[in-house]
Amino acid sequence: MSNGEAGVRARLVAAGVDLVLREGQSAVSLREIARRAGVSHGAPRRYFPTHVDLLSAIAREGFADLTTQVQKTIRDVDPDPRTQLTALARTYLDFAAAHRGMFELMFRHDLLDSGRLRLRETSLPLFAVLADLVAQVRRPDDAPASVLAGALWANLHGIAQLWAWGSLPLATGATDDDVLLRATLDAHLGPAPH
Amino acid sequence: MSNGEAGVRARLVAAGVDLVLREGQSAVSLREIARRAGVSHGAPRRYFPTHVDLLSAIAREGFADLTTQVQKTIRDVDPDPRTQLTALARTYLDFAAAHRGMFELMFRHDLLDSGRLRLRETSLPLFAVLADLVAQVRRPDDAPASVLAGALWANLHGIAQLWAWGSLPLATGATDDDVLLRATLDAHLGPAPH
DNA sequence: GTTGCTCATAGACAGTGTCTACCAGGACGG
DNA sequence: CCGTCCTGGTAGACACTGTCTATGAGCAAC
Repeated sequence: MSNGEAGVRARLVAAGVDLVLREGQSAVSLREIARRAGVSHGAPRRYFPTHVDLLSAIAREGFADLTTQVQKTIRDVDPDPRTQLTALARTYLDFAAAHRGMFELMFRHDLLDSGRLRLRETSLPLFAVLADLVAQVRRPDDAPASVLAGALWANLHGIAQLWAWGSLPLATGATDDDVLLRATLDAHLGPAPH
Repeated sequence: MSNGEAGVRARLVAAGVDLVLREGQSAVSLREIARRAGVSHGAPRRYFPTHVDLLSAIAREGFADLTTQVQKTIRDVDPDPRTQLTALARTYLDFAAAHRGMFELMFRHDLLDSGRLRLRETSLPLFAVLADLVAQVRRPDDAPASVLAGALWANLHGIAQLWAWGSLPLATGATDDDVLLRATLDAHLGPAPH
């Protein structure tokens, strides 16, 4: 529980995060993490009964990182909710592009979950930020706020995923994802003011 | 080249498709496929130099299946493009839900691609159908057709993915994905007629 | 001092993808 | 008819994976 050497558990997660950021999702093997954390391959089991649990902890770190990035972005930008929503979306897309391996891991539900749904809880604060902004910009005859927020998130996520994969640029001939983002926001929230 | 016993290559792909449909993406190991196809574990190498190539062939089968399902649905429904677009979207979501393992595999670009982009070509016909319909329903002041189509696809894909994962229902409290789908189509194409 | 307990090590096991050596069997040329 | 290729499959090895189990070091408490 004390540290000074940072604790094996924390070192494992840190090594995993570092590894997935650097080498991608497929490199995050239990043994490699243990190696980089300087422990034996059996050590992680003490803290994470299975590989999935360790991966989940790493993905949680990713969600936390993304969430704070979003919050920071929103704080630093014009308080107009529509502007903030745009900034949130851009941050989401940038995160996916900059940390592709982590982003992949975060949504590889076949690798995570594992019964205990801690991960969903982890993604909720992020969604809450989005839902809050959506509630502010929603026009009276729009879809219910929760539906609107869900649709927006899905759209955002789809753009991030397909864009990172490279099939969206191929299919649409677009050279950046900003057009898609703008079109999406305009479609859901009405044309941007000014 | 002759058959009567269907050819090892075809048997491998068929076994792989069957396996991913039945047991999910993680079960599609090279050796298990070989086992089910009744050949040794080294045999696939003759036709697919690496595991990735075999997986790509399986995913291609998935894209082909989805494409024909979409085309069939469109043919069987009212010729109104908006109606057809809705049907296309529903088919996409239903496919993802019904064949989750295959759907996952189809978009696991880290497992596929492998330099030769055959897979992207494979997904193009499907996108072309969508793009064609979008071009028909597009209103003059909407985003360019290619952008609109890309945004719609991304949204569709995001819904399919997040829905299958279970985080969308959790976050939005929705009990089915139809509300999200309708909200999305309405947002991008204007409120549905009648 | 002996008993526990916490936590890490190390080895085994089955399974994986890839590589390599081998070989059955047919096609071909002489 | 015989030898030579070559195609297409087998079988074993290798390094690696995640999980399980037995072992042991170090320390707290009674």
